[in-house]
Amino acid sequence: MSTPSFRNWRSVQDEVLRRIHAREWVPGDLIPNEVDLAVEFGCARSTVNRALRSLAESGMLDRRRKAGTRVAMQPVAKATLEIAVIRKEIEDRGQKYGYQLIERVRVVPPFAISGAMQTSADATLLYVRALHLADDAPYALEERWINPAVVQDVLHETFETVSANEWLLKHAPYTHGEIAFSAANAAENESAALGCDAFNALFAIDRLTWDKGRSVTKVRLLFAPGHQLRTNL
Amino acid sequence: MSTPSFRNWRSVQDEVLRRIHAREWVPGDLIPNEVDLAVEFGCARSTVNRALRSLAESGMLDRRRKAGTRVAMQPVAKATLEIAVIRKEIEDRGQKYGYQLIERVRVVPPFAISGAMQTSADATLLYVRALHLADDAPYALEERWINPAVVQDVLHETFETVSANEWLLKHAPYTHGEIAFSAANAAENESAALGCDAFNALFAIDRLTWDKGRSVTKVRLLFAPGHQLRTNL
DNA sequence: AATGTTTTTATGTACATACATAATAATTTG
DNA sequence: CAAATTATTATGTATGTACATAAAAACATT
Repeated sequence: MSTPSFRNWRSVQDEVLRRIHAREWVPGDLIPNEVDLAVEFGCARSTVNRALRSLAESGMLDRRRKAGTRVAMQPVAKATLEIAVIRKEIEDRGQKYGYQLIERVRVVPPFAISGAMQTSADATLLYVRALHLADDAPYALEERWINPAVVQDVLHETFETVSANEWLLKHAPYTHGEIAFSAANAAENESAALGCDAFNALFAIDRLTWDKGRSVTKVRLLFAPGHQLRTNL
Repeated sequence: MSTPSFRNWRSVQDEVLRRIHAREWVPGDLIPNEVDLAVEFGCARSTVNRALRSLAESGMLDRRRKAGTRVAMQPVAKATLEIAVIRKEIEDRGQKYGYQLIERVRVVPPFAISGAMQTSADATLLYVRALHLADDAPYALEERWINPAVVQDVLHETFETVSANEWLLKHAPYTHGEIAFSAANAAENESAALGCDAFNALFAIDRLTWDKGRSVTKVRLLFAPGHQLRTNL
């Protein structure tokens, strides 16, 4: 009976995963505590801790002090999506990136916007509408509201050559934000910009970012028909 | 000149984030190495390591051995979506969950399916079509292919009272998988099942899971109009 | 039995030390 | 000079120890 010795945290993690997949430990089961596992695996407790903590972060295990560690009942599939700059997204797939500014205006936004961004109802925001292209074909339509009270120097930027999507990353850090994915039928002006039929189903990403309590920007990205956002589990 | 001493990894992390937000360290900057930071913060290097590793995982920092740690050029927004069981998703928002099996049949799938699942072209798969309801209103349409060669006992399960979505989690673990989000216009039969107009834009999730090289199941979830998938950044 | 208090226990974290590893920088060699 | 070799260095990991903390379990009190 050789104990194959798991001396690094990845092999410990692999062994734990193996036992779960082999159904030696089934969802809901309480697994041995760190000390016991460390003895069994012939490694330090901190090594076991590292492995189990990592598995807990990925959603495979549920851990609670004193209560112990158990196999997650429903391995809540945690899909980590990487939302990159659109230019990079396009270039990474080997296509040529293009950019067109459609509109840039400073106006008092509709209530829906000032409400969501928690700006005063009469404050002016910067509205930018632009099109991102991949190999000269419309890729995504960007409709964005920017809070000039929070973003320094944004009023001096024309956004004629560099997109707000990209400029803001460098010039406007945020502390937190919300993101939502949905589907929407293309409105008239949207289908026109994206060069597709009206009512076509479009994939939409809505994002709202904050800098310590103050809204930075609110953006809606409408992607050309057929767009997919994909990742691994 | 008081050194405020950061004695736990979270406060170290907060201080690093503060410096990034305060633009003391701007995107692209190389930040001091772990040893120096540990001295400055008055803590152990492992504490600094824990803080920086965590920030690297969340995409704020880029780290490479010998090359050092730098502030991420484009803080690739990593949105971690939690894809839960649909029943739980509905119950968590305080609605009543309902389930209706529409069809359950064992057939040879179209090439598109056997191709994606890498099953032999003449192998039969189990096809299950069902509707999930929230407060008696259609919530999501599930169209699923299951590989009975991989999933033990699936042929004995009728899926009349428990959804495949839920049954598989308990009975068919997977090692990895792919997930894709997109938008689609509702087809005739889909709009009928979901009780909406044809051509309505629907949010779709396609998922394909594997157990060590063998496909387990391929599913397409079509959500009723207006559905959003949201998370924080 | 219901409530409040203490003990126990498994995870969570901090630290010092040591060595491993990857990748750059410096050096030697052809 | 270019290519191969070696040194250097910052991160990555493993370990033992110690203490912190949350939460369950046991116990005491009303």
